[in-house]
Amino acid sequence: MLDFSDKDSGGFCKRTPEFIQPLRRALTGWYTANRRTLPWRGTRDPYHIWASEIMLQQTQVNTVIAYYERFIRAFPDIRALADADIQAVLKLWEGLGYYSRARNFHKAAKLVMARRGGAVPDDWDFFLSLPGVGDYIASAVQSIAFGKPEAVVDGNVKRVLARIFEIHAPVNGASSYDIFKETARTLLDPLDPGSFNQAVMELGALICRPRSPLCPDCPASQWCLASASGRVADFPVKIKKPPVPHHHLAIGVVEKKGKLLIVLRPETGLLGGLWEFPGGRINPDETPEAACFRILTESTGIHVSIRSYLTCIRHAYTHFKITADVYICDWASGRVRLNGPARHLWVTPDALHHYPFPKSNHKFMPQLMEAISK
DNA sequence: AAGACGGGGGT
DNA sequence: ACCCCAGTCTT
Repeated sequence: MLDFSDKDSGGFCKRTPEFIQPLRRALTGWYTANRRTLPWRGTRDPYHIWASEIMLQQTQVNTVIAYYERFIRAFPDIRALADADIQAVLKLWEGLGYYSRARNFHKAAKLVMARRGGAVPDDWDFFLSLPGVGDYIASAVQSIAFGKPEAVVDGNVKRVLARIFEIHAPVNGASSYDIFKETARTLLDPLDPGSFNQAVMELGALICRPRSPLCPDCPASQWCLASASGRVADFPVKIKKPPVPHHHLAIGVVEKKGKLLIVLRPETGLLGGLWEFPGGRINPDETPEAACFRILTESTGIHVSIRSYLTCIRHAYTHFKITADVYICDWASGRVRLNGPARHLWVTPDALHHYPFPKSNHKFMPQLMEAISK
């Protein structure tokens, strides 16, 4: 339980617990009147709520909506997801990012089928043990779907709490999670935990935004320490991360008798389970053309001749950026012997859309189709 | 405790 | 160009 006399517990010290009830009422009242209509609101299906929460990790609501609709249509219940091919699951996840979410959700569905006959667990320990279910997902699903008194802590909640209570702990510091969790637990409305959790997150998304928050419209402003002191812009406190490295890649689209060579990335790690055109880092003092030839030999065992330069694409990941030169090549000799990729396939250009590809590959796909058709 | 893990949207 | 997002897993 929170120590209300503790100076570091985030501002409760300056108040008595009496303010909590009116603050709760203000938040839930605001949520009832202002909440957005979203596809996963209004369903009571725990599996649908679970799916939405997974997609919403590190991903904004507007991005998720269309993916959610397609996913639920394809896999309306746990059994449908558990029975699906992982490639079908990844195809529906294509472009959403953080593909381990899809792989873990698929594994979790199989586990729930095997252990619970397809019923989403309403017991904390087993649900939390499932792949892809961490403290946030567990709290969100248990509170929203089952009414359990579990407080969620996500980016929105941390920002809202940091401002209301002037919490100095950095929101991206691993050691400060417990402070926000305890604060959220204390504030949580036990009468309707699911709605209260969503109220705080919705407030963070619509009013208590990262930049240019709408304090005059905020139902919590009269209890907000940062607003009172004019320091809303100083919260939340964040540790700055160093700039990310930039890599130069060469990618080779190899054609052989009208078919193109694609390779499957290993199941784990970056873009795991997605298909791509072979590529890799260009070494120092190496021309992109030489790198393209070398990379194809090393990773697929085949020899090629470079037919033409297609284009250059740039793409940013979370922890590095890439610039890639893309070449169209002709198979010259050799049988495919993979070193790195899990599988390979020769496919006709019109079949490419059946396979999940990373965004970086999609960036040159239209130009590729244009060039190949000539 | 720190780093890996995508991609889009806002400023 | 930089920041942020309904975080989790691995080391």
